[in-house]
Amino acid sequence: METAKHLLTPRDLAEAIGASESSVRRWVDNGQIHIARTAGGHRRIPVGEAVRFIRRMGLIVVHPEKLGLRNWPSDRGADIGAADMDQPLYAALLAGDAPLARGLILSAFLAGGSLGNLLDGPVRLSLHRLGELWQHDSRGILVEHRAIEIARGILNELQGLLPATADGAALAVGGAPEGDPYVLPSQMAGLVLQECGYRAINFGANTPVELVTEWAIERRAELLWVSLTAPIDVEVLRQTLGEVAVRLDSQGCALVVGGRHAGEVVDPADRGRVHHADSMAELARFAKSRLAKKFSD
Amino acid sequence: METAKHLLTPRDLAEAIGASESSVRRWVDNGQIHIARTAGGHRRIPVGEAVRFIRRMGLIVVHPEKLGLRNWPSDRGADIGAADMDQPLYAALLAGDAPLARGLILSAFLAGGSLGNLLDGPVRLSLHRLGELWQHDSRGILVEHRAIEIARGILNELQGLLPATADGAALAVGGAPEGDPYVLPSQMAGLVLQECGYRAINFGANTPVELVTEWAIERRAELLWVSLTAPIDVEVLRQTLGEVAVRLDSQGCALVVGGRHAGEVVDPADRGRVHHADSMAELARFAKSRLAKKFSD
DNA sequence: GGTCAATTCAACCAAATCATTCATAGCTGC
DNA sequence: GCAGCTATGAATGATTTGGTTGAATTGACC
Repeated sequence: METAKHLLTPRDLAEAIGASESSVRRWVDNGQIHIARTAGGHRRIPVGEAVRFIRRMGLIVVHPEKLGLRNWPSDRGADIGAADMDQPLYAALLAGDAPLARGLILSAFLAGGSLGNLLDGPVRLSLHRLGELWQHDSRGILVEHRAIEIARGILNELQGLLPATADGAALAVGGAPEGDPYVLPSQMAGLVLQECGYRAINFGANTPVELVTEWAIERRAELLWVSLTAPIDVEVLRQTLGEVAVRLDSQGCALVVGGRHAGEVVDPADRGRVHHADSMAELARFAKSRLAKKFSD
Repeated sequence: METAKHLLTPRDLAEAIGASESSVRRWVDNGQIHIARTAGGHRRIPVGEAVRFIRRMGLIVVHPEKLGLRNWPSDRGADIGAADMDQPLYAALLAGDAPLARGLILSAFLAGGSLGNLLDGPVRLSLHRLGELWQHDSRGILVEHRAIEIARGILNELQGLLPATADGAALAVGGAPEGDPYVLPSQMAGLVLQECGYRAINFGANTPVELVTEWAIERRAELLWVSLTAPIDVEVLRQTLGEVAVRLDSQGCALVVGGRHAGEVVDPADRGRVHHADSMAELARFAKSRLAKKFSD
């Protein structure tokens, strides 16, 4: 686990903005970037100074994660705290203002909070509120659909900002079960798992769990997620999950169920084989611990 | 492995299109290409901007690899025309090779053909073939789902590469009707209409036509598309379309129905009010003629 | 506290890019 | 044809960039 960094090395900044270490060093020595030094004379760049420099020069951040801004306690410095963002994001999605919503989410991603917190917080809250609009006005359905399309695009863009997964990375597969048409939660799960270092394959909505299970076993996947949002037949799914959990467990593949109705479909008898994640942050935690365990073996 | 370049130097772009560095510099300084700068003042060109410029100017890309878009072995001829592309694209989507599929589609887009031909040709053919896999093997469903997710991401990227729509652009709204879960065709339609100069709002799959109609009339939309892929109740939809067509027609909003089952749901009695597009190219043709007529008024 | 691999240091150099100028080629209107 | 205009490509010396060198520092581990 990478600890939150308040100070960047010249290399960190160089990689983040797609420049060379030499250039960053020169800019520092020119006085364009104000830095601190270690006792031995190594340059250390405060994140705030890095952000200021990037903004002043209008530079493009190619690898945001190198700035180490994520996993921050969203206290200060960050332009937009995730905590204050749900209202503006909700408004943007409500109005169908895609560029604004994109700016809000990408800023938050660049400026701070972990991906899990971002998705669990403003994004989830906004979409949840939008999802209830149709109860008051049938046209709320349209607003919700439009918001989902916008969010899908932004999540897709976020994926491009994540570091590329290594070739030998662990495989994670998943989707929403048959009868569940919601695409976003599963896409989010894939995103989070990719951030954790998995090679994630998202099969999207309405995908039979048994098929994904077969696929996971064949391809030696190490994690299978099931994203459950629609109120589908609980009894059937519970039994299905119990059955596939046994097969997956014997192959060393973890089964994680998440989503609005996840709690109802996990049979207490299957605890230990069927894991349950209430949020994206929890999914990330589980996934990371699973990877760590694999490494220690 | 070289990481994908997000920023090009003037020389990169110059070599890619077979021009001189001087020209690229001049185009940048003229404002024809929008760029970023390094701290020292060197020009850095985002790939998206390069793609937009190349298409806008109708330039020929001599060395696509300089743009970092060709990550597949270029054993075949330098130019893969849209006509020869369906086989490689099908193979890429079948294998779940997202970067390869992306490279193929973006290269074809870069080559300058109309978006309609690209979508009607290789993309549609590949997805159609993939959609029939499940008849031989139930796991074909997974392959299809995965391919759809990949294609969605690429289409999303394509949208970002289209020139921004003008502020006062005509509005077009649409989606797939209630009961039709297919998201891609509607997304493609939105993309094509945006290319034609419309401000397109895609409500996605499973969206009641009556609601979209109300929305279109309220917002003074000039075009409403209905993308019909799933074999849903023809009788009901035909009647619905007939009814909304009258209302839309009185407001000067065109109604276009497209997709696999479009022919069946257009009542001959409604001809003239319910337009029918067999392909994306045809949709583009209709949309453009509609815009032209508006201008001549 | 000590060891050791990885990182960063300062200094240097080759290559690339900068802004500017100038020459050439193509086109238009007379 | 020819003068005028524009676009392009090729030079110029100055500046910026990115890579390399051996030495020093750092951070993690024992």
